[in-house]
Amino acid sequence: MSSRALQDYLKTIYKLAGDSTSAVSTSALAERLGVAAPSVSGMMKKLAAEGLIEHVPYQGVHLTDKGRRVAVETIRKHRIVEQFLVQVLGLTWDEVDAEAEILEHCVSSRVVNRMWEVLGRPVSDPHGSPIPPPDEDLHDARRLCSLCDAPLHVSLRLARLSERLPEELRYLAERGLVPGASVSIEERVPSSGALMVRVGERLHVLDALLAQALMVDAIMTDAVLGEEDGGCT
Amino acid sequence: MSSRALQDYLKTIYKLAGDSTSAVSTSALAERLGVAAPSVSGMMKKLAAEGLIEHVPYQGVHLTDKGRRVAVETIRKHRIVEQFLVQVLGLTWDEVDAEAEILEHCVSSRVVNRMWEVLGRPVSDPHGSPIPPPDEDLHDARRLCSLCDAPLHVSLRLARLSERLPEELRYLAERGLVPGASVSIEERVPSSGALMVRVGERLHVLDALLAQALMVDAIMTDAVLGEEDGGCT
DNA sequence: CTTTAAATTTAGCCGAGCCTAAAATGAACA
DNA sequence: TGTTCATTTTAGGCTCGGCTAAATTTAAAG
Repeated sequence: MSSRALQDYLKTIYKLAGDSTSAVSTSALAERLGVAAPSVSGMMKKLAAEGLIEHVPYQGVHLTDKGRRVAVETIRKHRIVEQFLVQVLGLTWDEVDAEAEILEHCVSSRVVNRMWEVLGRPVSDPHGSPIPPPDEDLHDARRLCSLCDAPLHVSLRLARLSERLPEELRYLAERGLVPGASVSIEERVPSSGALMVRVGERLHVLDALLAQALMVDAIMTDAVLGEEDGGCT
Repeated sequence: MSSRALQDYLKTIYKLAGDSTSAVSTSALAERLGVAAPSVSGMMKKLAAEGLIEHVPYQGVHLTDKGRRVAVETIRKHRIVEQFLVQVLGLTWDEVDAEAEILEHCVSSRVVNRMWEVLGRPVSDPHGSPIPPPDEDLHDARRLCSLCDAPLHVSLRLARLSERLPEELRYLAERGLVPGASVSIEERVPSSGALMVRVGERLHVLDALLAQALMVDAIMTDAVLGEEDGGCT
């Protein structure tokens, strides 16, 4: 019924679509999943036949409600497993994603919900991504904006980190750049978008690509945002 | 490399061989794994090619040291996961086997060893089966004997339970028949081998098949064992 | 020693999920 | 408008791990 591959496809469609209504392209899926484009075409036919997506040939796919439920449940499992591996088993922040990528497909709803209870019903995972209660959707209630779009010289609260390689996460964690941390941008290189940021007493450099992964609360940036021109390439 | 199917085959060969040196037959494997005999034949060829078993056509298979290591590691993961699900996540004793059957193939060594540490390095799982330290073998140091071979009117300590269906485990647990419990046999029906056993104040009936799954410490039964004629069919 | 029954293996097939190469489609541009 | 080029789909093939049906081997019984 709901195989590993199927869950991975739905999860990836969900993530690529974001909250937008735009269709997800075959090639984008192929790249994210690390498979060839024809493999995606084939799977699309299957997912459409099972009523999990709507597929307009040559135009891309949308999740149906049924498909979205599977995607959300899979992502929820991933996040709870990550939080559990960190909090209960003491694995490090940067190594749990690979484990969770596998376990999300094996852990039953019963087990994952027990994990969530044992953790005290956390609302976010180690990267700051939201964990909803069972059967609710995943949308982040917070208004977030990427660090590379944030204004200079303002104290910002780091809310969550988009998916990154373990090395990058370790780099960030070693410099105190974890969810909840306070940072401010000291300088922005106009062409590349590289940033110098302050975390406590220390200053660190982030290139634009890494900065894009750091999401901060948008609330206190609103006032200044009109004056900035975006910054990211 | 080490797929789900491969691990299941090796694990099952290990269990069917027991500590004996006897070969495991294709049909026995097919039955335990719930697949057709030709599927087993095919997989045997593959396992032999990978040096995990020795296969003498028409005569059955033996594990090699390499195959035994995979089997033992898989079984160890199963038992640690079971204990973890019971102790940490509060699942019930009878429902964890099915979960562990899946998770044993997904959980990394790193994760399972962290579970074992968090549990305080337990030496046995919820059914009383031994859990060795990492990379050691599984052999039960205790001398055990089945309840259906044990003498009458002697206090016996229940050491472990062989694998059973959840309903049977629930039946036993409800009557206090869990690892560590003290029992004595009040009566044995000669033909069928059915038993009446005392657990604390209560008396319960066990048929021979169920009694065979209950393993007790053999120490105190030795003296009397010569006088009995075995009992089990 | 032969016949028969049971166990095992071979042969050939299927679905899942991937691949490459080739054809079809759509979009952008001359 | 027509051409080109990137994207997508179709066609055909591969491995894994199952299956059934038929052949083979072993073992047991006459």
